[in-house]
Amino acid sequence: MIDELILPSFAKVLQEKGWNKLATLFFEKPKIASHGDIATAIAMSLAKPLRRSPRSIAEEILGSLEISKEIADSIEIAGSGFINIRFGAEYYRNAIQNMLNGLENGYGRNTIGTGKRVNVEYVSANPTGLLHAGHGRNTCIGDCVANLYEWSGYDVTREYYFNNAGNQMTILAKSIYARYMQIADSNFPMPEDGYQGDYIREIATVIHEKYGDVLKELTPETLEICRKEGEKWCFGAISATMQKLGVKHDVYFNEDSLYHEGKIAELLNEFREKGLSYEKDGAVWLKFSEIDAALQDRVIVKSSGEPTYRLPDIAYHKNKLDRGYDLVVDIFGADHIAAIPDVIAAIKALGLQHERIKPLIYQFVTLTQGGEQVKMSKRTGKSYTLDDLLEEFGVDVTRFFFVMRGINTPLEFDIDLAKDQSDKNPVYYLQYAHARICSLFTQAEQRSITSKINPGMMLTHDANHNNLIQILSRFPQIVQKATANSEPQIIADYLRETATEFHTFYHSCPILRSDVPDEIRATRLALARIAQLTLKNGLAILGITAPERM
RNA sequence: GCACCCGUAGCUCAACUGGAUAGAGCAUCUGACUACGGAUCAGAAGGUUUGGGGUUCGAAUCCCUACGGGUGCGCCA
Repeated sequence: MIDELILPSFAKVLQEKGWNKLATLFFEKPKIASHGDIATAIAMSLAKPLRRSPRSIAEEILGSLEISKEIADSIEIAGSGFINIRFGAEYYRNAIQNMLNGLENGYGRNTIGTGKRVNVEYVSANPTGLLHAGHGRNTCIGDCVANLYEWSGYDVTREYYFNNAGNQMTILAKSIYARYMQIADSNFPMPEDGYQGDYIREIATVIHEKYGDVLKELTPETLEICRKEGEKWCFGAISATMQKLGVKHDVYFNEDSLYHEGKIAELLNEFREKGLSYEKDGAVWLKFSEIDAALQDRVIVKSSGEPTYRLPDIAYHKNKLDRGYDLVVDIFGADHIAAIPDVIAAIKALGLQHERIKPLIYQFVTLTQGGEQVKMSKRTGKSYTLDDLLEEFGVDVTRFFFVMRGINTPLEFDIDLAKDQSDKNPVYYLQYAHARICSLFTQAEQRSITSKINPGMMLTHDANHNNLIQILSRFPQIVQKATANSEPQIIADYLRETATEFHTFYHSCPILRSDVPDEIRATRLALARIAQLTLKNGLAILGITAPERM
């Protein structure tokens, strides 16, 4: 963002010249400069529509600008038409003041989402097994995205779509039954495609302790008991894992309720009445190809009478829109990407606001150790579960590793690096900076250093502070940008830069030493306080603790 | 075969959505503690952005193409 002290002058010039529309375009995408403090390529953007050379436009803008020397130390044209601005002392004093004013309300918050409701659906794992590393990425991204919306002023609902119907649960029940029977007869066969994990045996043992041998007859009732016990056990395990991670959903939406409340039947009727569905081979098909030429017609009710997953998926998204959310966010792994266009097309055909649905697709997770990939599989069980990761590395490291890459980048979770408790581990770098600042204030208190953070005293401008001031004052915009892009990584990267700038500042700028003049000390303490809160708040968005000592 | 995601330093990743000399961390090398936490800091080196075309003032970014990798494409979810 072009700073608010400078923006009005720019806007005025551009308006006077009748370049408003182009000016708007420019202000939406300013540039942090490598030359000077901030730069703009607006003259280049204007060159084509105005059919003039960028340089002459830049000169014209510059000639009309009225910005005081104190705010902009220098404004220059460089290269083919970049305008470079170097901030002055007044700018920096003002920036510190603005940040101090913002500290009380939670520095970094913004209000772009005020009055809007957003539903973020994440985790949503079927209760057929334990959470694995892939779910870990889903969980951590979803939780951070929800946090980001909160920091941007939205009213956020965290939702878990609980799917305990369908084929997967039947396979689970059969797998449990087989393990139950194996307690007495080790040769009893497992079903094909059965779940292989050790937890199935545990569930079988639980059932055996509870019911003894009376379930040996394979009846629908027996399978139902296996299913219920399996669901209970698995969901208990999933809940425990989420609790360890500090993740708490507001709504568990049960797929069953769509059937019980007649939503599925209603939807089928609606499709039929609108001529969107037809029958063929005893099944009900939806005319996706008519809605969107790139899609194919798909079965929504099998010839057996059971719906395919598509139908409840559509009904569920319709339900979320009906609940009045301005934004409906789904966190999906890359393997679900094919299902999304269908849902959106169906929602569109129903005349609902499909543009409110925002799917976020994250790429897969691979675990590596010693440069080698570690295989993992829910089915085979012999693998890292999310619990394993939490136990081995702790919540902070695990959460950070899952959000430190762009969501569209396949994530390599380096077990050796996660395990490393030294300076190599990026989490500790951030936490150390925070702990160091806490220690600084403790020392100040112990030494009875009286300088308070008094804005009135901070009149001395010091070039050693500028980089830190600049990065700290960017935090609210960083939160906005991370929210707009749904990219927790932007926060993670920003915090690293912030920690670096603080450490640099800390090394070159003594604070508590007795020969530091009061007004300088007051300024530096203020900066340390702002840095402390910025780190703490940024870490909070990522769901990571900010320790006072390490 | 078709669709989607991708290919950037030795490794893992950025690049403000088309802007200046493509940036960080790790690894490598050189330095800094009788001062507030050395889990730190200062510096060096490392690149034909997979290859080849195109679009324009300007391309890692957009288009075409070749190659390489990942993921989908079911009356499974």
